[in-house]
Amino acid sequence: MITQRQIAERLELSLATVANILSERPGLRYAAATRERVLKTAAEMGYQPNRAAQTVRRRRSNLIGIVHFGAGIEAAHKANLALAADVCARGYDYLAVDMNWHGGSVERVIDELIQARVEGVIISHIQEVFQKEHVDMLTRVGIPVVVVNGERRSGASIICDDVYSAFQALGRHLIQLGHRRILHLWPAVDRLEENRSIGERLKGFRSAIEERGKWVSFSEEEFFTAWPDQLPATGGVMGVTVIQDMEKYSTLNKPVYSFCERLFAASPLPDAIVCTNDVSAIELIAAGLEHGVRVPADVAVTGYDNDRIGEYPAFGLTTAEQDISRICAATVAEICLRIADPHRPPRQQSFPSRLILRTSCGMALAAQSRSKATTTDTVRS
Amino acid sequence: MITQRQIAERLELSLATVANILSERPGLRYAAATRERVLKTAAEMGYQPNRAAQTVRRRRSNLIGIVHFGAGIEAAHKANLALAADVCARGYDYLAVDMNWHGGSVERVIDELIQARVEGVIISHIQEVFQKEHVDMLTRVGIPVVVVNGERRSGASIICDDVYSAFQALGRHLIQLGHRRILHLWPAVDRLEENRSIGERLKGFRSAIEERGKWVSFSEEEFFTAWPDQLPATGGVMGVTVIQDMEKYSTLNKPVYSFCERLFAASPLPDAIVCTNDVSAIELIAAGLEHGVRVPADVAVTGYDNDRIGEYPAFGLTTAEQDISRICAATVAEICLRIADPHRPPRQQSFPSRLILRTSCGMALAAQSRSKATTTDTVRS
DNA sequence: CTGAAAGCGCTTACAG
DNA sequence: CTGAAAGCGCTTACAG
Repeated sequence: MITQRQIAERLELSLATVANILSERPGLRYAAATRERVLKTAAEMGYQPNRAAQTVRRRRSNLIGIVHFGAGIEAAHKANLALAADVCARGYDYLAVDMNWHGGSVERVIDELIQARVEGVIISHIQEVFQKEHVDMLTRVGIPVVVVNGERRSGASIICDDVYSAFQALGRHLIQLGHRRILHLWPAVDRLEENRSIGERLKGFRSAIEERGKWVSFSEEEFFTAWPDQLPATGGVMGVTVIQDMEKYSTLNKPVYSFCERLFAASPLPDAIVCTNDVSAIELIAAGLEHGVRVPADVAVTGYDNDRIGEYPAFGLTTAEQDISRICAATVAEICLRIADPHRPPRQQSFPSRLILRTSCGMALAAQSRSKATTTDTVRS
Repeated sequence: MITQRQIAERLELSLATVANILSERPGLRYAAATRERVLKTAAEMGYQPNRAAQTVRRRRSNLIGIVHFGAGIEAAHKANLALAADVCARGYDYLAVDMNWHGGSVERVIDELIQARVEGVIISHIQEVFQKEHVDMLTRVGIPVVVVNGERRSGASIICDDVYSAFQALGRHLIQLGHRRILHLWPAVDRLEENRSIGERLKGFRSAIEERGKWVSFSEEEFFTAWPDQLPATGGVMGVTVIQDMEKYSTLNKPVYSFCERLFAASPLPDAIVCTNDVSAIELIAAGLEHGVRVPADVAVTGYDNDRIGEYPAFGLTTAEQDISRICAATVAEICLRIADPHRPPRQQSFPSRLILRTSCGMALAAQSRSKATTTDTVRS
């Protein structure tokens, strides 16, 4: 590997001259000829700066850490790309750390980030596992933390999608289309009270329901005991959140798929099912295809995230799309501000998502009778 | 940030003592008490080594670069996780670089890797874009390159799945089940002759067909002109590779989906369609759902990769699964050997994939008449 | 068993 | 306009 010293020796210049010219700091007055020679020779010799040496000497790495969870969810993947681009646009480099690649150990990841001397950390789309204590480990050594689409943590800024309003809008839309018995599948997680993105989904759904009817929640077992006869009587809208115990499901046992296998064997079906995201909604649709339950003819479905697979007309998934570019721009702006001013307090910001109405919600229902029996044959996806 | 010097001052020891104890090199004889004090104080003060300083002083980064393309394909994602784990198991750290995150610029990625002074580079699941010249840029500065599931490049080792045998086996299986007119959808890429993973798919399919019948290839336009009447006459097996011009399709215009929209409007349908991978096969199935073409009742389908979505009984995708753990272990072993011995020549190695037979290939057909008309009603997915 | 010293590749304030 | 020198945080051969 070529060093600045080697360039200096070759050109019989001092190391400082080479270093100054290569670093292109403004305000330096070197002879144009000297500049040319140095730049030309550096390129010829294939000089590449040694990042580690720069970091040691400058006492800053110019690195922003991006902690993410791989690309299981398309929207998260897109967001990560946008974050990386925005970080670079501001003159930083990034160190991307995939939690999966580290066996999911947060402590391990934090040590990596500190050892790399990152100047700030963006926590992208990570829920429970990233706790306040982890934020503290970073802030204690002067590394500010911004969470994007994750959980509120004291000491960390949070920038996120307004998932409450999105689920409220999805709920309202289903009601408006004439659906009356609406299920909401909800993945239970440990500390429910502090879980923003999952909690807000529930609150948004519930608020839409309670504008027009009654809302209850059940565990999976309770639900199958109560459904459909033991439900509280209501002439109008009835919303049921079914809390799925995620401890029961490994990732291989697709929880929504498993639930639907059981639900689709029972009768009657609910009018509509609100899923946590598009991946879950596709699980439901796959279960429906298998068991002859048609979406939306037999049951309407909504997702969240606007995954590509939902675009196929065969699925036609009604969903909502985050404003990824604004969210990511705000996130990177925030981490830069907090790097620049270590005493700047963390802030919160959220951005509305955009509804994407396709056929899975049973769009055509609106114009028709609200009685399921009479619409089944005419509504098609 | 805490430095070794600060620990030394706090304990009134020399910097060398602290450094030696923290580095835990074998063969050093320090008083147990001194060791304890140093370790305890380091932990208390929250000492974390400065990686950059270590890299500068040791003149090696202990880093292996992993260049990948995000996680669009599940199998590639799994492989990347396995690579990372294997790299760590051998005492290296890794620097993961997602080509997407760098806007797809190979040169930019290579500069990053060199500036980080990685000791070796693994190119994971990247096809055309990574060329011989890129391998040369790395080897010229002493960084060995191992390609995993990508293309053969002079100067780079290659470890890959035996995709030839897999497609041969898929083809044979379809023939054995009684399918006679078999389509193979093939994404055309620039330098066909040097593209291993796509080229071997074609060769494997073709060899299976030619064992029992006749093989031809068409562009998409030629195909729709010729299908079905202009095909060469053959009493038995007829294999057609349809070369899709990928320049025509952005990622948004799903190429297999678009092709199927057109194909499913024509008639008759082929007996079976061999897709490049599971993602393509799902595109086909989605088009089928939309246009009332049933898999496998109306047309059989195979994929490749064993994506999770193919597991749903509604899709029941027949596919093949790479031996990811062996491939990745061999890849990491190879890069370590080449780092240890810079003169070691690059080598090639491939591992067989495992067929996964589900329903989409029309399994039940084998026991029945080979006439499509009579089997349609009894075969179900 | 412990410490003084050199040096990795770079940056930067300062002298000439 | 150019160069000599100090020093970032660490490692390591060597002296005591």
